[in-house]
Amino acid sequence: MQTSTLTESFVAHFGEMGSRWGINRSVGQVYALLFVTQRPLHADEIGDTLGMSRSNVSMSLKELQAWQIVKMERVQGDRHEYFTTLGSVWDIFRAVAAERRRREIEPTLSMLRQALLMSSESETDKYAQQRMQEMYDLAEMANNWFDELQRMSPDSMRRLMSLGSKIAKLLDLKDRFFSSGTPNKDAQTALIKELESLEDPGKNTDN
Amino acid sequence: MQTSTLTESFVAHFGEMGSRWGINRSVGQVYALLFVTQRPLHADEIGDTLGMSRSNVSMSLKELQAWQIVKMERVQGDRHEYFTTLGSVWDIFRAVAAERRRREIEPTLSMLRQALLMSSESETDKYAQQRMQEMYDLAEMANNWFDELQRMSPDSMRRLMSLGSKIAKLLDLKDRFFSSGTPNKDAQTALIKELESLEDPGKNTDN
DNA sequence: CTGAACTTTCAGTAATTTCTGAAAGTTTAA
DNA sequence: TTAAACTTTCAGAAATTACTGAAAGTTCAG
Repeated sequence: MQTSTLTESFVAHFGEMGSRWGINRSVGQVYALLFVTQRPLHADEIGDTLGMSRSNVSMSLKELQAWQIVKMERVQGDRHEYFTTLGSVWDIFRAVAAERRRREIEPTLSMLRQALLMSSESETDKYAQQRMQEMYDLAEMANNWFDELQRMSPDSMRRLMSLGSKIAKLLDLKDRFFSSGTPNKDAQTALIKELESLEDPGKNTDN
Repeated sequence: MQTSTLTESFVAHFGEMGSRWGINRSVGQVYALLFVTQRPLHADEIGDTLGMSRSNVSMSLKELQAWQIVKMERVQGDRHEYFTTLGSVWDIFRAVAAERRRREIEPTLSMLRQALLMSSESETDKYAQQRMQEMYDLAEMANNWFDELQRMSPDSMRRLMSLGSKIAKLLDLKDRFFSSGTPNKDAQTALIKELESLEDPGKNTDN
């Protein structure tokens, strides 16, 4: 397959970044190529275009399918298996988040759970367990948060993302609203106003 | 330095996980040891305890200091440099998030910016650029979001994390409240009620 | 200032991860 | 049912990354 300079630099970058993202170069390149190519490609085309061995392409596609960000389709009267990227960038974001949770958080959670069950005699061990408990709380929270992310619709996700610092502001206002015994009219007005401006519609003109 | 089985298994796990977290084994182990040890340690103690070379310890500490999750302190009349982990797990979370943004998002953003400036002649290139634009929007949003995280106090962060799915619920209610021309009393009551229960105080008994 | 006591650097080596090509396995049009 | 046309597996080669030890650099008590 012919590729333009544009596509080539995108693919190359994804390959290099792969290592930082915890995926390997080949997998990154295959994904990048599929991502910017409109029609489905079969393994030979991919290997040919990227200059990598057939078996490496096969392995990479398998990995990407496991991540559920690439899907296979068959064409009647053609023995090739064709591949495309799956869904919108939001679906991809979600899939990647899920995989990272599985690989990066869950194993640590179960290790910490086990460590916290051990009995600690010495002062040293008591301190160590206390620190592990802190880390456990953090990890568990991150885990739950990923879990929520999983369940959200792409739309909710986009909106949540775009909220940013406004959430903190809202929490602040909420505190002031409810802390002062009887909620007063002014606090309520401020709160409602803040809610109204939550997503700052002035910004959303082209997405 | 003597270490218990508890500490040893924690350190070992961090070493193994390191690779998945994009940090190397040695760095992970050094961090883990400092994390669960109450008093500051110097490089020799660390190398001795973990059975790694002096130079490897030095490199690892340098890396951890660059991440700003370990700090050095000096003791009067002692030429050793002593090291401890920095702050609470929330500070660590923030530092790690900052580093990941720098390494994992920013380079991609600048590559995409450049790619999007290239002129696209063919249909193929036009499609590729359209896809890159989608990815750019996502990456930029993630970037901004990390940025906000950076600015938040540990307390706000903890609260935001514990909100989880309630945010989505709140956005829903907000829509219903403002969409219906004149906000009605019922919608307002529901909204206020949801706000009130945002952090489910029943759960927050011991943190 | 000095030099003992530390830390850092870096070139070479070891360990790990990635990639390939040959062989085995699978699928499907005829 | 067959065999052509594909995909997958896996052992070993290549590439990358991590680690060490010796040497150079730095710091600070005396």
